[in-house]
Amino acid sequence: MNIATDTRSRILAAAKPRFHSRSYANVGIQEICEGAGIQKGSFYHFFPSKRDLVMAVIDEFADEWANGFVAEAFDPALPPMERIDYLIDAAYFWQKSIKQVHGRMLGCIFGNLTLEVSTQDDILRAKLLAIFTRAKSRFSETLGQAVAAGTIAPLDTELTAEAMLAYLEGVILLAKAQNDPEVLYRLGPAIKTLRVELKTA
Amino acid sequence: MNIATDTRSRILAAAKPRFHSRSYANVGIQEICEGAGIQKGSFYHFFPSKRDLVMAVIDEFADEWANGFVAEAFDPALPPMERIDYLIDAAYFWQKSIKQVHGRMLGCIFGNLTLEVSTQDDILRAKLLAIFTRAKSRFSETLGQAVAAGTIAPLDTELTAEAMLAYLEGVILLAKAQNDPEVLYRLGPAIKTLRVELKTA
DNA sequence: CTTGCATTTTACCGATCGGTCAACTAGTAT
DNA sequence: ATACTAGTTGACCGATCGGTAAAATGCAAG
Repeated sequence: MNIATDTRSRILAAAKPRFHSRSYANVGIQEICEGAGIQKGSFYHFFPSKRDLVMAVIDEFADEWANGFVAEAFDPALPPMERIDYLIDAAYFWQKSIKQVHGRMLGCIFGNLTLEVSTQDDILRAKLLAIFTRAKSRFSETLGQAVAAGTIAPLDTELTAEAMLAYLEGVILLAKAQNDPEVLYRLGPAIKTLRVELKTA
Repeated sequence: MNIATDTRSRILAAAKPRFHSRSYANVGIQEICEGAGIQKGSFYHFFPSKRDLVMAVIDEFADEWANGFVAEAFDPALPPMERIDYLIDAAYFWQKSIKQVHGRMLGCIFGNLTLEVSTQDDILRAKLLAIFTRAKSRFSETLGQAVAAGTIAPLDTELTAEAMLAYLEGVILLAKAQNDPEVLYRLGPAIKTLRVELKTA
């Protein structure tokens, strides 16, 4: 069981940075096996297909985020709107450190995969959408508390949350186009100016 | 000359929808040749490499946009901020019509390609960045005129323009994740709430 | 009629793609 | 000791990848 778990996690460890830094189609099973130091047949013992592998990779990234600085950012002890500042900061420093190590801005793997595969694979698309939906609810929860605290004027928390998530993904996209995490630093803070007003039903 | 031009444009006509609806890596030269009704050797007579093809495809899409509804949206006769409304509307209706025909939201080919290839090919990245830079200047020009007309309070037109472009790309990304152009309709108008204030130097 | 050039076809290159299969190893439970 | 099973290996599948080279075609100018 331990050995099995070890091989499986070595596969994931080899796959994660490759999918993040290149693309789904550009990373082959064979290369991943070489990176993990195993044979291809062994790979297919743990993952029925390449798609299943990338789903596991998505889960690992999502867990890392959720338990890492996203958990720190959305700390209930912080004033609501400061959590958003914190999140932007964290994204900036993360991308910056990746660039320092790797030489390139890799961006958000969820966004990367979404634009690459979501027209070709509805199962992957659904998986990625679930990630975004969870992220959106973190934002909307925070916005709700900010409104309740009187920090910001009432607004449509659901739609504003979605708008903020979209903005964050868009900023990361433009930063990747420039291979420059400073774009995040310059544009990130404007996320708090986004507002979708309540429907005046 | 005519025949040559015809073959070349048939190649482009076959390549464009394929790159738009799938991805760079997922579309092969052979398939494009079949779509264009030619042999592979003929393809390489007109394009030295796959990268050169996709650069030509990018140019064609950029021209289409620039001469199509982007030109209409940024009509100097319109009040500045209405041009932005118009652009969002146009993007929405475009994606919606694509979905009706194709069954899927394809999103923005520039954004799609950026996230797929920009870590792997600096030449393509530079090409895509140039597209975004041009788009940004359309926004900043518009914002400058809106400020001059007193429609909006003074702000950092360059950074706000970049933020708006990022937001547009991000909204399209989320819409693609949901395979639903209505996301554009719901979130698009909030683009005008984005502001980056002037540095109080 | 011929030379020359652009275009096109056909066949081919080595490499890689995702995935399968049968044989083999090793540890565990009976 | 034996049977079972999880894990692993290495060889293999047909298909496709981007790209090349040489021969054939067609056309136009001299």
